[in-house]
Amino acid sequence: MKQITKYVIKNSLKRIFLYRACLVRLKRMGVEKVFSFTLGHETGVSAAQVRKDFSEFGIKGNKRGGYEIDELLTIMENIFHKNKDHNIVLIGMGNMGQSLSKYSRFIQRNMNIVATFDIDPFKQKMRSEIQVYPMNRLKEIIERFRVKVAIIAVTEISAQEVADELIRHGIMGIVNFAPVLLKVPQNIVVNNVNLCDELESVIYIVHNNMKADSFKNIELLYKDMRY
Amino acid sequence: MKQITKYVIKNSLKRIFLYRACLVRLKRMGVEKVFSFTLGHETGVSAAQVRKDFSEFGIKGNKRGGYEIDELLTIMENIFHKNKDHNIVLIGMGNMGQSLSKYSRFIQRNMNIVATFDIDPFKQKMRSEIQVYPMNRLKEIIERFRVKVAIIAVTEISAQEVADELIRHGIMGIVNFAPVLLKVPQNIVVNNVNLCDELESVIYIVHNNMKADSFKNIELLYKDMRY
DNA sequence: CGTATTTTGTGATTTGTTTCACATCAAATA
DNA sequence: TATTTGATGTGAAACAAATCACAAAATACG
Repeated sequence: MKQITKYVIKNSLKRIFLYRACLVRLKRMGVEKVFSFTLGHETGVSAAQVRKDFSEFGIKGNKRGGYEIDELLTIMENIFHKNKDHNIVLIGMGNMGQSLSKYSRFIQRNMNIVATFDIDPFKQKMRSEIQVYPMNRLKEIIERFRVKVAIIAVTEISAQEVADELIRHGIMGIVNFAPVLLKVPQNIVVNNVNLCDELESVIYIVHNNMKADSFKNIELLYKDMRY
Repeated sequence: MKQITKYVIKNSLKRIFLYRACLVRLKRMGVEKVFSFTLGHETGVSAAQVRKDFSEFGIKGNKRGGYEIDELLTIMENIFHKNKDHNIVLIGMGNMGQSLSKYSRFIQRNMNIVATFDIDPFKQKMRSEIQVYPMNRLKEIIERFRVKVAIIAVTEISAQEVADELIRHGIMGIVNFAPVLLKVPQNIVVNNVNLCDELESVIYIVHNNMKADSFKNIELLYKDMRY
């Protein structure tokens, strides 16, 4: 059954990413051990939360000794299957697609965009580090590189169609930059990234803070008047 | 006090964005009224959740009659201050920055990138729809356009420094694409967008689902053996 | 070697979020 | 106009996530 599946990415998983980034930084600085307190402090998380998260992912430390950074990173690599490479395809070589295809951090983290696709033959001729293929070669490439995850960066209108085709050819996970909720079978993972919403929510909070601030002032004033 | 502030963007707010996008679509299709059930169904949310969210944002419908789409959209515009334009600055005209500067959806939603900045004089000469300024003109531009929100798309190394400067000149909210946790005063809103993490979390879930699936098969097998 | 100290790991508790269930109201109908 | 119908709005209940608090373990130190 096709439907809007909600693979909510758990906060604990997001925090694990935070921890990892922080650990990498600490390691570069020459630090070898951390306590839950330190790691929490650096990532804006309570020490207990760090330990609970670790416990959820089956990570054990040393009583009194804290956690060995190298050891932690190795465990995390295993959790995230960083020992193997991950082949990705990217559909849509418009503005955002092109930028994503050049995004070097993906490679640094063993995620390789092995091929990009576009319906526009002009974009296919474009000189780009990664080959741009026409859509009819999707199946072939996905199979050849055993691709399981795709990035959709096409327009709102064609996103659903592209998703359907990807899934037909064996894609199991999608990062979707198009502002539509994709209808997919239950077992397919979809992560929607909506840049407008990200920006807009900041604007919203900033505005409301400013309003809240003015209320705060009124309250303060009131207190001053009473005492 | 500077610290890692956690302005967690509430799920209810994210859902309001979902509802709005859906309402816009329904409106385009000629629909005039929705029930919480319909809207929920289209966005993958329960009807009760829709009503609770609306209640949180002070949105009232008509008993029995559901919600007038036009009315809803007007209320949401007010909530998100869509009556006014919002001026944004963008720092860092590398790969991601350039792409964001051309991202047309921002404009469609009344969010205008009024100026972009880069340290690199070469990028400043680059032909681009939006003027690229050197960093020393930040203060001037922020003040002239009364900018309150900024996008950071610089490297990991300079992100904190840039954030400090932005805040010094009156920026109250930041969407941060650099993979660092910015340390900012309490009242500053930061929304981190980490594209690697978005992709990586999908890979993680896909992998674990596949593992879970194989377990499921074992379970099924077991059942078959028993009955 | 025993005691003090410090940090983990995890039940118990609190806090927050989602769902349930139903009173309430507005429209439709007779 | 009275009655039925059907959707909202919201306390109460169930569920989920985060914090607290402390036993257990490992190290340091006398």
